[in-house]
This record gives sequence, C-alpha cells and structure tokens, in this order.
Amino acid sequence: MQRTKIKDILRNDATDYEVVVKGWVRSFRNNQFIALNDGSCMNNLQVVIDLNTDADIVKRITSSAAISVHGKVMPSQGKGQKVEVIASSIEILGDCDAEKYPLQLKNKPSLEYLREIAHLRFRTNTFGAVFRVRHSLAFAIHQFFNERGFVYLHTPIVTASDAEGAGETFRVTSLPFDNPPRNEDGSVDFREDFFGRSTNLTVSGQLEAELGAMAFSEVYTFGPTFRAENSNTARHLAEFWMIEPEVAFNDLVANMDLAEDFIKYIIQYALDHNREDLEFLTQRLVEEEKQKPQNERSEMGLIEKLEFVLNNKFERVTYTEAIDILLQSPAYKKKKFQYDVSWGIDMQSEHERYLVEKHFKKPVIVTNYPAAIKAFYMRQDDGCAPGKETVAAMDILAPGIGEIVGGSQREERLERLERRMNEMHIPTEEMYWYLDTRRFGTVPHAGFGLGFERMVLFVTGMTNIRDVIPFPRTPKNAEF
RNA sequence: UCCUCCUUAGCUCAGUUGGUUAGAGCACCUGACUGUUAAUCAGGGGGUCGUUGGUUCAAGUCCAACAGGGGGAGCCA
Repeated sequence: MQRTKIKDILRNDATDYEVVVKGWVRSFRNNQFIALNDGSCMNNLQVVIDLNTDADIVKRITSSAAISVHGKVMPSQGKGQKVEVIASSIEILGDCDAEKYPLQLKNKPSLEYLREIAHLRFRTNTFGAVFRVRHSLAFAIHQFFNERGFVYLHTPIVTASDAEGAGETFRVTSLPFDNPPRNEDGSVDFREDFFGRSTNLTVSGQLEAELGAMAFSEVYTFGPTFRAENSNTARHLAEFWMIEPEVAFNDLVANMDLAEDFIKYIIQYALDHNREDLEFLTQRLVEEEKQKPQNERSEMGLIEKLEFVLNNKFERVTYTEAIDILLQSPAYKKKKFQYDVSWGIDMQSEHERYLVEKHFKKPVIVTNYPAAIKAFYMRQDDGCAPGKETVAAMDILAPGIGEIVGGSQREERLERLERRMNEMHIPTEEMYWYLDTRRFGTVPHAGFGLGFERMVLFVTGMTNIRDVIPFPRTPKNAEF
C-alpha cells in the first residue's frame, strides 16, 4: 500500500479509510499515543496503538525512531486533534537509542545548541517551519520571474574576474599549496594552474547577468555566492544565495518597482502556502521576545508585519533627503548617534535603522547615493553640482535586517564607464567582455541583488542568519 | 577584525565575602498506568566545573593566555 503524507490526512476531515503512514516519532504518551511527523507539515499525526502491541515493539517506539504504521483514519476521541490513525500494525524502520540521541525536544534546546547539531535540527518544529518557508520562497522566486518572461541564467561559480573588488574572494586552485610552480620573481605561476590563470569563487553574478540581459532583455540569477570576509555577525555568511535580476530598458524607477513587486510577491506566496509554519514562527517570536525588555520588543507580530509590508508602499527617498531627515531628527540633535551625519557619508547601521524603524516604520528605498561610495558600474546622474555627484543606486532597507536589496541603473555609456573604471583602478583590458556590451548595441538597463537568507530572516522572524540556511559556512566553521 | 558578555550533568541553568562530599528542573534508565496532548506517578544512575598556566593553606569561585559561543560594531547581501 502506498504511503500517505501526514499533511494530506490532516488537511481534510475525511475518516474511515485505510492508510500507511511513515515518519519519525515526536513523542510517545501513555504507552499508547504516538505523535508522528513526516516533515510534510507543521502538525503531528496522532497514532493510537493497540494496548496488546508486542512489548518489544512498544519499547522501540522512542523519540525520533522511524516507524511505518498501517491503520485506519478515524475521528479522534481526544481533544487535541480532529482525526487520528488507529494502528492495525506497526513496524520499526529505524531505531533511535534515546540514551545516545542528542536532541531531546522536551528540553527546549537553544538555537545555539541546535546549530551544533545542524544535521538533526530539521526535526524540530522551528527548523521544520523555517526550511519549509525557505523552500516556498525559493520556489516563489522562480515562479515570479517565470510569469514575467525572465530567463533563468546560470552564471559561473568559478570566475577569473575579481573586478568587483569589494569582497575578499576564495581562491580556486589545483596547484599543490606547499610547493606551487613559481615565476622567476618568486610569485606563483598560475599559468600552471587548472584554468591556466588565477581563479576564485564568485562574489556576484551581476556582471555576467548584464551580458544575458543584453540579449534576452530580462534575466535573473539565483545561485550561491562566496565572500571570504572575516565578518562575524548574525547577518553574514561566507556562502550564501543571491538573486540578481537584470533588465534591459529599465531605468531606476522601473528597477524599484520590480524589486518592490518581487518582495511583495514572495511574501504573499509564503502567507498563502505556509500559514501554519508562519503562525508557529509568529508564536516562537513572541516567546523569544518575552526575554527582552518591553521597549525592545517588536511592535507587530510576524504575520502582522508581513501583511503590513504587503499593504503599504515602500517609502522612496533620495540619499540627500535621507541625510536631511537624519540631520533634522531628534536623535541627531540629542547626539544619540555614535557616528556623525553629513552629506557624503556611507550611512551607518544606526542611521539606516533610525530611518526604517523610527522615522518611516516601514521598508525604505534610498536612491541616488554619492558616486564616491558606490560601485563603478552604477549610472552617473546628470546635472549634479560639482562635489555632489550621485549615481542611480537604490538600496532597500528592511526593519530589523538592514540592507536587503542593493541595486542600480547601470552605466550604459562607454566613455563614462571607462572613465569611472580608470578612476577606481579597475582594469579595463581584462573587462573587455563587459565593456563590449557598451560597444555593441548598448541600452539603458538596471538590476539588483537580493540576499536570499536575509529575505528568509525577514519572513521567518528568525534573528540569526545561521538559522535560516541548512549548513552555515562562517569564519572558523564548515561543519557538516 | 574591534568592543562586550558567557562557558558547571545529555539539555536549560543555580552555586553567597575563595572553605567539608558541587545542586535543581527536564532528559535518560527501571517500574506503574486502557484516552494521552511537553502525559502523569514512584525509584535510580549521571560531573576532569571549556583548556592551559598562575595566586593561595585551600579555586567552580580570583588573575592571565588560548579555544568555542552570544550580543553589538565595521565590511556587506
């Protein structure tokens, strides 16, 4: 007989039919009631076993043992559930020695402890919910772009370009590290390396995505990204996933519209498809915040926050306006900011948080940043006063997370792009392939990058990025 | 990388001004239980107090270094 998923049994009220269910024991009460979970949904299925069941079998029904149950779905006599399965036979598929098993759910294991047993943490309610939501968001991303005719472009993971320069990169090599071939001047001879040149893991698929956009009009990437930065925070990973759409003929405003529609679409998808998971996560957040003083707790519940984001237009302000708001703010006048504010600064976390969490109290898109603090490929704004040059950049700042999207209209004018690259000491010869798009049929275009894990943080209400990726890679940690 | 806090049983945590044999709840083991919902009840086992070095008659407790972790910052997505 074919296995029925627990989700399918629980989501309809039908009874009086036979099923085979398989899963892992969450709890076993009164030598009679098994709470069974197969990961298909948040809730457990109650399995009621016969009191005459072989004592040797009963003994093996331990927390997290894998079992198969053949039985009949019936209305439950108990209060906690509508239906339950009355078992006619039960088979132990995989024993779980309770004495050695490191995960005891009744002990309310901490998130930090669960991180140390990340190979088992999927079996908890919290991580079950988080990773089902993560899946839905990933799926919704593909659906959103597919519905709009975007081509999913797989940009390379191994790349020779480190032109973006920003992040430290992970080197990819097959050379012997203890005795690499050397040039006469003593430097490593990468001509001997696998690719015949120095290569590293990608820090962004954007430049390649732009090449695709110059043929398909709209493309997106969704893949792993690697940064060897020694940043140890709740918002950074050495290996993370990034979504980067790139659209020909879009200007900055169209870019913002796309980003806002996109974020709202995937949040809506999660609300529509993961209601139980999000309700659980909402409750989890309430419990977590009980530890905090009143004034540090969220003003809205998780689901309430997501619905608020859906129902309100993101605030759009220029960098110049944002700086003015900060300069006029009570926080600034009372000298509450640790870092000073003036036109030209790269805004600090405290400034971004003030704008998002105190001033506007909703997601904010900040545009037209000073050119000096932004990347070479961003389109230079026309008509700027000397010393006040800006670019068509846009960052979306989310409450509690900070920067969730960074994007811009791209500089499509060859001479201006080359001039900027020279100013920033980016080698134009090596980047001939990028500049070729500006030589041959260049058009205005725009795109952005969205950090997937930061989006998952926002939607799940989790607070540490290591808890929203199955196996986090961070400085000094590549376990599992 | 910087600042700060933490590390005591499988988990979560107490442990007083340094002073006998280091505690609790849960988990685990044994037994009881025919409608449980984190089941309940009775009994039992379980510790190199993160590591190394130092101060002291005496260190879980004081000092230093190191390791791991949390929170904040920088960098960023």
